[in-house]
Amino acid sequence: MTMTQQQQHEHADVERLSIGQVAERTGLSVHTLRFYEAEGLMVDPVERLAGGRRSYRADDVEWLTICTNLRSSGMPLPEIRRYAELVREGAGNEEDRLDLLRRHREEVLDRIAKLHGWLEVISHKVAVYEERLDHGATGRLWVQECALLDRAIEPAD
Amino acid sequence: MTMTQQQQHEHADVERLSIGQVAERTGLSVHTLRFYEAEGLMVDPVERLAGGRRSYRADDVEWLTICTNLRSSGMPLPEIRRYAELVREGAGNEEDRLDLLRRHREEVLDRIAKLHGWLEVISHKVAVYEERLDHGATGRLWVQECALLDRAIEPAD
DNA sequence: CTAGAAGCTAGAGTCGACTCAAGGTCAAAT
DNA sequence: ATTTGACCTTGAGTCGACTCTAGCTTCTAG
Repeated sequence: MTMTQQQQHEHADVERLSIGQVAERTGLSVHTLRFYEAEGLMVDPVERLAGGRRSYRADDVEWLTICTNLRSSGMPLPEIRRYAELVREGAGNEEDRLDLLRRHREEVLDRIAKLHGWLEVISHKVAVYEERLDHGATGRLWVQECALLDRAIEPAD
Repeated sequence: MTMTQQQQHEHADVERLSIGQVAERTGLSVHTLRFYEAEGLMVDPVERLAGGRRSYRADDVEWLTICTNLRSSGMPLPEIRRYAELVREGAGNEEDRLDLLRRHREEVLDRIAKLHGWLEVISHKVAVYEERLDHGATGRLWVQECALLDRAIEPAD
């Protein structure tokens, strides 16, 4: 009975994944996975097989899913690293983690609000164009647009 | 009667602004103003005074305001350049401009939708933390979080 | 007339977040 | 035995959008 290296490590088959498999499952590239690890984004450095290859546990993949969630919603890597550090430290700092998450949520809300503002400006511009095109009055159009746009609601950047 | 160079250019005082003044009014740095011009973002290259200094007209400033609106709402420079080109070409391509604006509006709507999705995920996570902290059950919390998060709505990236 | 502020250009540097290249190792299959 | 393909590390390159530097010119105020 020759077990593959995948299996002979630790007690049988605790579902270890290679970097390639994790890449598939998370949608991150293998480059990015190595990069994230080097950046200290993992809660613990990924375990290795005999040959030095990374062997991801289910936990790692779940954590990476959290990371991509946070990244996609605009959290910068240093803040994710901070979060990872808190988790690494273990129980006792849940308030801090909650804080971090709440602050991030505020940021997302903020960005949504700003985008809504810009959306209005743009929609207004689109509306102006549509109206003018319907009326066939196209000459020197853009100068008028400018004036209109300036008068439009301008969300604070 | 010695006029300043600012005024003697063309017929008297048609409100010409220096790059510094435009920077003040638009919130862009002088560097950025020169950079935008070099990138072809202006409808026409900015006029110059005798000494080679830029002399912005009201139009230019209005256009720059449009640019900052578009930038803030996430339009990349190449697309703004494209828009500038259309305007530069003059009347006749209003449909194209409208198209571009409409597409941009869609993108903004899209980004808002995605952010709403991420917001839900994060809010859920925050809620879980809050509940757990209330109940004082903090051990091995983050692993549970992972599971919860994975089950949460995951907007397509 | 001169000092200092503000402009000018060309080109280099920065930052965040990857992304890729070179050169080597390791393991399963032919 | 060797080929293939996935992995490894280190370090460099890319991209977008600025941002700054160096060295020079040009106004404007005293």
